[in-house]
Amino acid sequence: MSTAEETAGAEAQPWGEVTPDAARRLLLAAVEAFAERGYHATTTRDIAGRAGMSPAALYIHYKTKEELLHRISRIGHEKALDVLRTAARAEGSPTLRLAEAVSSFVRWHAGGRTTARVVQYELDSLGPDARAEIIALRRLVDAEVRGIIEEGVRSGEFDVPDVRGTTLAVLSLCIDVARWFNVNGSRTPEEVGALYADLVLRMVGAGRTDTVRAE
Amino acid sequence: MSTAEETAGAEAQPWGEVTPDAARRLLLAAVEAFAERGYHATTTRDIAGRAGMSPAALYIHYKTKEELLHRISRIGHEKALDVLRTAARAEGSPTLRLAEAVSSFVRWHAGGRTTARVVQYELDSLGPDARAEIIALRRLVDAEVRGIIEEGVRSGEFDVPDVRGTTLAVLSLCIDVARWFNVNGSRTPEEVGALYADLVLRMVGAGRTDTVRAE
DNA sequence: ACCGGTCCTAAGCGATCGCTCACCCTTGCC
DNA sequence: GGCAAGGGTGAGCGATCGCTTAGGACCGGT
Repeated sequence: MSTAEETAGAEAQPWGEVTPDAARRLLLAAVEAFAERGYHATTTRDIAGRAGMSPAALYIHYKTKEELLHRISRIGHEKALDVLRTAARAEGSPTLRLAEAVSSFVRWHAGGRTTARVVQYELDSLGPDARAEIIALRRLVDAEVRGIIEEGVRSGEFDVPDVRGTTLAVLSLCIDVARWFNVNGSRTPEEVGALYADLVLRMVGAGRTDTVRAE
Repeated sequence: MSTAEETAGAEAQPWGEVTPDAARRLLLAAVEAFAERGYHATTTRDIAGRAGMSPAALYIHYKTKEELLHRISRIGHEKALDVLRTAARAEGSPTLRLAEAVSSFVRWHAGGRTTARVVQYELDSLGPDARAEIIALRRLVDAEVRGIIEEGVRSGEFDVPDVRGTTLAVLSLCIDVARWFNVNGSRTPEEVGALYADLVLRMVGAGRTDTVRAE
């Protein structure tokens, strides 16, 4: 390891899989810039500048500016899907698993708000092929949540008249956290995760027996 | 009246208050363009072209491109606030009024998705002064919803441990409709409004006596 | 010492951006 | 008819965009 840079906080150290060190620094700079100003308002000179390089350096590691967004979006979605699956496929009742899935998914969006913002809101700055690939990943996310809800309905724990619509609403609620969450605000990602898990359990009618809190 | 253009659908004919006819056509063109591509990716030439004018015509009615976004955002927020207040301040129990408030607010975001998208997601393309003005309007929206929930808690109809957090979640849920709603999709704005009203009533614990559907 | 490969920079190309300027056409008022 | 005012256009200015090109610094292997 060359540079021992670790950003404190909930963002952990993602992008570890991006192999050339300079390429990772550029990608990290792009995430910050895209999250702050949006994809179209970000210049390649700004990205390179944040990474401490000349504008031309970007094109050694990435073919176009859009490829940067594509890679960020794909890695980010895979990460989010992984977080969700870990919770969704654990042991336990649908109630427990749904609570943990929502809680961890929300924590990911709140804690890694910088990344999540780019991943969730810059989708249609991508070209058709890249967008199609990302949409496929999103369908997997949707299927994961819908699976838990369907199971809960079958087991009688949940009371959900419209499974598809409720799944949509649950995911919408979680994703929108990336829009409003403020790092300097009064709530921690953990608090929001716990609150949202409780709200979602109410939405699926799981509070009739006993409300299980994910701690 | 000169041009009898009316767009069919739920968008009605807003922007009626924009007085010079050419200015309204330009503004309508800007809404479409901003919603499709985002503010920064939209060129002034594109806006003028959609309105059937030359690029220079834009600057007769608006000082800058940002002024267009500012006006769209302010008028849109006022409209959304008006829709919400009409439902929130009607007669009836907090349960009924919350259901109608959510339902109509969602219908506005789904039916007028083009406008809502610009209004809700291009906020930070505005300068500091304009953004501050819009944020003030948002606080009024928040206060309106929080008022109903607080009233429901006082009357015993609702069971809400975290009023501020739940208010945030309810509004987040409604606003995010503008992101995912698809006009060609299988759900109408009315259906989504009814579904969301039901989900929100569950979130505030209003389903214990009887579930009132807004029809 | 010489090499090929990797990583990077300075300079700049063509295109396009937001916006301006000089000028024209129509309209209403006297 | 005269004429100011408002609404419009064609051309283009300076700036900046994404991206390319030519070339240099550093590296380990032989």
